[in-house]
Amino acid sequence: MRPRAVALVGPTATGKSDLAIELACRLDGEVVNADAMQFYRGMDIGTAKLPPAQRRGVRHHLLDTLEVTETTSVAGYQRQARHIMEELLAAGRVPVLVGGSGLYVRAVLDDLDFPTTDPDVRAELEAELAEHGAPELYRRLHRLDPVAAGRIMPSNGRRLVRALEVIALTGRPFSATLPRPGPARYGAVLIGLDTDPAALDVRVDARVDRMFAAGLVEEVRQLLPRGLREGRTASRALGYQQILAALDAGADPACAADPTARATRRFVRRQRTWFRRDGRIRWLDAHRCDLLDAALVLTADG
RNA sequence: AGGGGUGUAGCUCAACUGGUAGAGCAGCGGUCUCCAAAACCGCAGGUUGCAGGUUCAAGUCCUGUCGCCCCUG
Repeated sequence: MRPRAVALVGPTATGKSDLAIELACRLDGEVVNADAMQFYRGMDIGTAKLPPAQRRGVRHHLLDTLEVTETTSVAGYQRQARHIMEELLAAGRVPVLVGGSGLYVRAVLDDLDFPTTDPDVRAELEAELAEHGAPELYRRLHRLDPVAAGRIMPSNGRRLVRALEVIALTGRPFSATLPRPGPARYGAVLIGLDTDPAALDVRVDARVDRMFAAGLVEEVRQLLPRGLREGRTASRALGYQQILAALDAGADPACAADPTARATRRFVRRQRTWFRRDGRIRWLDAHRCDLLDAALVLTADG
């Protein structure tokens, strides 16, 4: 019995992309990317994007959709991803949603509704944040929307700006809170891939080394004229961020491998805390040798 | 060998003329409705190289000792 849809989540470097291909092959499916950094064209090595030659003919969606100068948008992604999911389902194909960006996965599978945004309003609030600091914005939010203020850390400028933006634009309170996970859209079965933390750290280190050996520094250099440094999101991607910092400091960019590995290990921790509390996810150890079969079993009784 | 400097948390460094040690980063845990590989929060961590001495009180002063750095030969 085939599932309607599958979502493959979990920390980075657990082998999600490979398993996704195998699942797609077996289920007559196609892959839908849910990894915020793999949207960027030209960011291939550092985001561990599977080269087309290794996709075994499986169609991939929502890779390479942005230039490095563009900023990602969850709302925009949600619209596109859902559209693709629905088209695949209508065509009798099984969408395999894969990615480690938790918010993006939930944007597709949960009932999240993102209030509108406006670059000018946001720019104004950001300028205010830079000038007066977060406490000032927090006081205002507390006055306009005590409920939202109670849920946002007074020091988190980023979220304060967003809350005030929504209030300014909609005139309504921003009491938005992440909904408790309910039944996933599209009847999606959620599978999580993870493994022993120490073992995954080793995999992360090895993968970072491979990326540098494969020319990550050169990739960054090629992206510079395309505006990588100006990219708000892209310039912060793991590896790219550290190499840019090394170049700015006049240091040997190869030395960025160490900080990159460290930052990636920390990222893995944060991904775990994000996915861990989603009770819908059925976890599999990334190292088990019957991984594909185990995953197929899970999709079957979903 | 002589002269100078230095030794404080895993790392880089703070601590006014003596008043029983702080921060950043790393580590561990957590939060999350449009930058999310982001942003933010909490916790833990040091018999101040070692041994003596002066003092009510020593990271801080004195002596010795060990390690490291620089200069001279």
